Amino acid sequence: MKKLLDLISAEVGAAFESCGYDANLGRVTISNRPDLCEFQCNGAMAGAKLYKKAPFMIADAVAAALDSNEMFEEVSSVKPGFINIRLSGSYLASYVKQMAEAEKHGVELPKKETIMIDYGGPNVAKPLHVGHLRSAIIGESIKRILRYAGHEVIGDVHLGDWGLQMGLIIEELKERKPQLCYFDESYEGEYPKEAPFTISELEEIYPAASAKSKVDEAFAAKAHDATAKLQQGDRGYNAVWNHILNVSVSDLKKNYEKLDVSFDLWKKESDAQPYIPDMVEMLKKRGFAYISNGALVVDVAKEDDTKEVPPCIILKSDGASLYQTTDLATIVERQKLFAPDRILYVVDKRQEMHFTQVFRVVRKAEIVPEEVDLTFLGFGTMNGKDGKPFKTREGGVMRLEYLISEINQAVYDKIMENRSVTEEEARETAKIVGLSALKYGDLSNQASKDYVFDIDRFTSFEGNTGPYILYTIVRIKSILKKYEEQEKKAALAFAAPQNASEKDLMLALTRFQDVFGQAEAEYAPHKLCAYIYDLSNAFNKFYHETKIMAETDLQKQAGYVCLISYVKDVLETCIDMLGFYAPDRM
RNA sequence: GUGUCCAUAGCUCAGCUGGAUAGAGCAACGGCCUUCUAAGCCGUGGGUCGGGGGUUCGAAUCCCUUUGGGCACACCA
Repeated sequence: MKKLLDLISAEVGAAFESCGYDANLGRVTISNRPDLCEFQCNGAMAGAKLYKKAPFMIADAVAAALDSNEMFEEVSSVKPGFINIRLSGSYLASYVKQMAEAEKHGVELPKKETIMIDYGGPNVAKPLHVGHLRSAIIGESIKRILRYAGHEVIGDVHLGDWGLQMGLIIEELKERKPQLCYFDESYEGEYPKEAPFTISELEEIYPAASAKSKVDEAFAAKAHDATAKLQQGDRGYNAVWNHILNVSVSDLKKNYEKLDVSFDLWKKESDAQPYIPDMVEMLKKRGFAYISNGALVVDVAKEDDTKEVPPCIILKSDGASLYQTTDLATIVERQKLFAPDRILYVVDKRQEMHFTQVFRVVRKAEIVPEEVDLTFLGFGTMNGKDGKPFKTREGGVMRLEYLISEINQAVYDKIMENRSVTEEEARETAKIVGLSALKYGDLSNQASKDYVFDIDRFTSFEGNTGPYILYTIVRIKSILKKYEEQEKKAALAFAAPQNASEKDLMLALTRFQDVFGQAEAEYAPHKLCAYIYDLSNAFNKFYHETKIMAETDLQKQAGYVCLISYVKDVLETCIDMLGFYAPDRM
């Protein structure tokens, strides 16, 4: 169905036209002076120059032409040339009713596309820490938003399992446990099924190896060799790599589950390996790739670049592939398996240069058809209160598990101090509310900006937070439950609003389609957050002024119930797109 | 150094296809629970929108410049 703003604009535009002006001047926006009006049109001022007339004369004429229009309660022209509009209550009620009856609250669905989301995956063998939070949370939300818009969305975690980090781990393991059969080149038997390490050992090995490689050149060289050997298919190394993968993945799945984040594909860099030789051959054959300083590279600089874009390295001097190689080969694979219309990378913004290079190679070598959209959606860093990258109090990276349990505990304490519920229920509710605090705290910020992650603030639950939104929904649920207990039923009985707060609430509802459209087009979950915060505020104000259960006029009461029930629907639709949900009580 | 992003209330952030008095939350202060969950509602105070130019009837928003930050700049991911 058409957006309310478009419907109003059409009426106002027609009025402009009937007065002899361009209909496009009739574009209406939401008022930025809610004390004066609900909608405004500034077209008279834009038209003043065009028609060499005083703006207020144009505004007066247009307002007069709209005077008897039933859509509006009031249209007035003000000072320099603003046209101020108030919508008729009954028109508003009928519009909201249509929304409620429509599929997906009346959003107009775009053409269906197949869209792949790449979460720029975590590296296996590194603990899942707060740095991985944003990709998961933002990516999950965008996935849900795009699905709501009717697209086929395929999310790929895309684990990092093929680069130097694997060589580092293998080499470190070899130094620690040289007796293992994986390192015995003459070994020909079956390798054990049990991994020779646990997840916690693994998580300790990588940082140690990484640190060592920075001071110990011989060790670093060996790690590079191990990486190349692994990629060339060394049997023992591949067996170790398999163990690392298995141990890591089961741990990752557990963690992502806690976040209510899921992936359709658990692909990894190594899955692109089979596509690498042919791709490299093609790049060479067609003359794009050449040897420079021992490495195989593709030039990707353009004449109109404002800065130097270095050549994209395809193969290192030792023949090993790297991040660029696997990302390119992954695109080859995706094109073959899924032929997506878009590939969206939800990755740390510091990787922008990498993706610029990769995308240029893709375009140059026409790895995907021209129409396929490749978008880099870089997100900012999660900082601590000091404005520096988030660390634990001791200065280390904070494990995701620890962060989640800290938040849940804070929520739990809050529930226990305020309410008399069983411990068990409080624990359950704390998980749900904690998740909303965590996700909303992240998503309510623009993805591209750095943001300050402050546990104390997120768990204080006042103001613009996830728990506030949930609390609003819980309040509505509570009323609806009471209403049902009285065995009453409210049909879609939207009535014209009786007072200002009720009208504001209905007006807030009508913004949904527009907000959703923006969030979808711009990959901007934070717009959804801002919207549900406004909607919740509008509801809470209405709630405070209107005692619904005490209303004796049953028809009126049914109208209220119908309205708040729909507010709940819209709020729940939105939080679902943000990746969390509301409990029944809190 | 080159490029790029950012700078809005004490703090954390919205607002940016130019519009009427720049908005929230937190923090501070003051009201509102015998009535649907006070994790709420209402109110008060708090801003040269980093500085300086320009375009415009009109600039936080567009352009230029300057200062201060973040980040990235070929064999890491």
